[in-house]
Amino acid sequence: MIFDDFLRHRRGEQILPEDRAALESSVGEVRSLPARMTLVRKGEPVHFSTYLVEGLICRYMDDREGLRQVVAVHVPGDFVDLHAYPLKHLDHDLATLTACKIATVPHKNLDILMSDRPGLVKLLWFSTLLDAAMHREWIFRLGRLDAVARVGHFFCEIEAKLRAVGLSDGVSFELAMTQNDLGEACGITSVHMNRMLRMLKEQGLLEMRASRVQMLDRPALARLSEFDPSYLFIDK
Amino acid sequence: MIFDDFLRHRRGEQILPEDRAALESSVGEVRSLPARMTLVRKGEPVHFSTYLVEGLICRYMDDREGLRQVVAVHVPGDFVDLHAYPLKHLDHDLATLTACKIATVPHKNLDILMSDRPGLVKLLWFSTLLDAAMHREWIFRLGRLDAVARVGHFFCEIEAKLRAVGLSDGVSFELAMTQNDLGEACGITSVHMNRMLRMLKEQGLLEMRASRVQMLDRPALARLSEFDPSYLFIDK
DNA sequence: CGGCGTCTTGACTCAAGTCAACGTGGGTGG
DNA sequence: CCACCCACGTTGACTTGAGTCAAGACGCCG
Repeated sequence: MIFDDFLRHRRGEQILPEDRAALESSVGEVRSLPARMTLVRKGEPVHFSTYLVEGLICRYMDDREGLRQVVAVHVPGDFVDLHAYPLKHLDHDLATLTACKIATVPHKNLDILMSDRPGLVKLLWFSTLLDAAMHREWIFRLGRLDAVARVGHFFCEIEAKLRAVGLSDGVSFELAMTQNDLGEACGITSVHMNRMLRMLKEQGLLEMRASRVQMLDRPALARLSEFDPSYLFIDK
Repeated sequence: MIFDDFLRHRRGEQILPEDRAALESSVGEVRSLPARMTLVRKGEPVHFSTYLVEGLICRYMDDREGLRQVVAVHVPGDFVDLHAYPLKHLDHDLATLTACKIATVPHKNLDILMSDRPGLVKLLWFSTLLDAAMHREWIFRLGRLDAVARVGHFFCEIEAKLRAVGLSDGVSFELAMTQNDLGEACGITSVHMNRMLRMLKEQGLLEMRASRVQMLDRPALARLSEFDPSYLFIDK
């Protein structure tokens, strides 16, 4: 089923089977999208929210010169822009990084869901608050960590998220992001990202080759980057 | 009334008088707190949420060496840690900056509110999403702006928030934060914050003297710092 | 009056950005 | 099938914005 990975392995309220079924029935359409495609642009009114089934989606903001700051990277199982439902529009852009499979959920279906299944509301709310918790961790990362630690922290976070939905075995995983993408997420240039990746490899912590990441020493990487996964609310 | 400033001048659903009354009646106690007092510590279970009536509260995270990253500064009218209601605990610390008056709202009262007044839920959800939108803007600020622009951006944001609740006339306002506090919010050292404030004063953009901020040229400051208030969802 | 937290300023250091050149590999079209 | 192309990755040399360290000034409170 489409929502099988939604909040999978996340602490918080359990999802009742009826609630999950209600979610399934609220899906408008399921679509495949190519890589590097803009889904929603800042400010335009949106009438549906996007649930990510396969692939990677990022949210970003551009500065005056068009330089991009990625504010979130989403993995399968994420309700990407659920916050657009109460907010009515986004304050940033949304684009695919890789080819994706998404399910769109019209907001009018969510209205029905809200009145039919009040228990589900707190769950959806919870899901948007996880995003906010990740935002805070990104603020910390950019504000307090140096470049190596930022990169390590980013990889630790994305690995933990992928592992929760079965897309990482704890050591190695697919991540089709360029060094430029990674830099835009970590607030450093692609040139410096390259240097940091080399440094991590030389220290035997992490290796990335052609979209495949090997975490050679996850505990050491977490230590280096002051990564504590509790903010992700993942079980166990 | 206590909740008069809640979501004041914010776009989004209007608050029904009955809903506001329900909020009022859910207040547990109203308390006065001294400056520089920790309210909630990371990870500890919380059974109530804090609404700020008077004063300034900040949320922050410490790095390994105890250096602090402020992730949010709250002004009167903010439901400071409403997200602790679905999340059950905080992923960061909460402390007063100045002496404060707060209203605590026990989560069990919110449970009652949730079932009695379903319309209010979306409003509370909306309020936590505003925080998330601000988080994203902070990520952008730290990731893409240089030190002067970060400082300018921070002042623009806080001025807009204070103005929405009548605590700024658009030019001058009280802000009892030290240069060290400001630095912790903008991800720079207090020494550099001092230099940036001097620079802003020399350029005739902003002046800060003993807790009072004068925005000498708000439009120019907003231009310099790429500040666009739309993410705050403030009317007009 | 003394003391402490805050602010201010200068001199020096260093992490990250910039610029520029070159390598490399997968995809496309002649 | 090969040649070219282009996006991506890699590396070095140089520049610069912000951190660090240190000393002194200011101002408020006990």
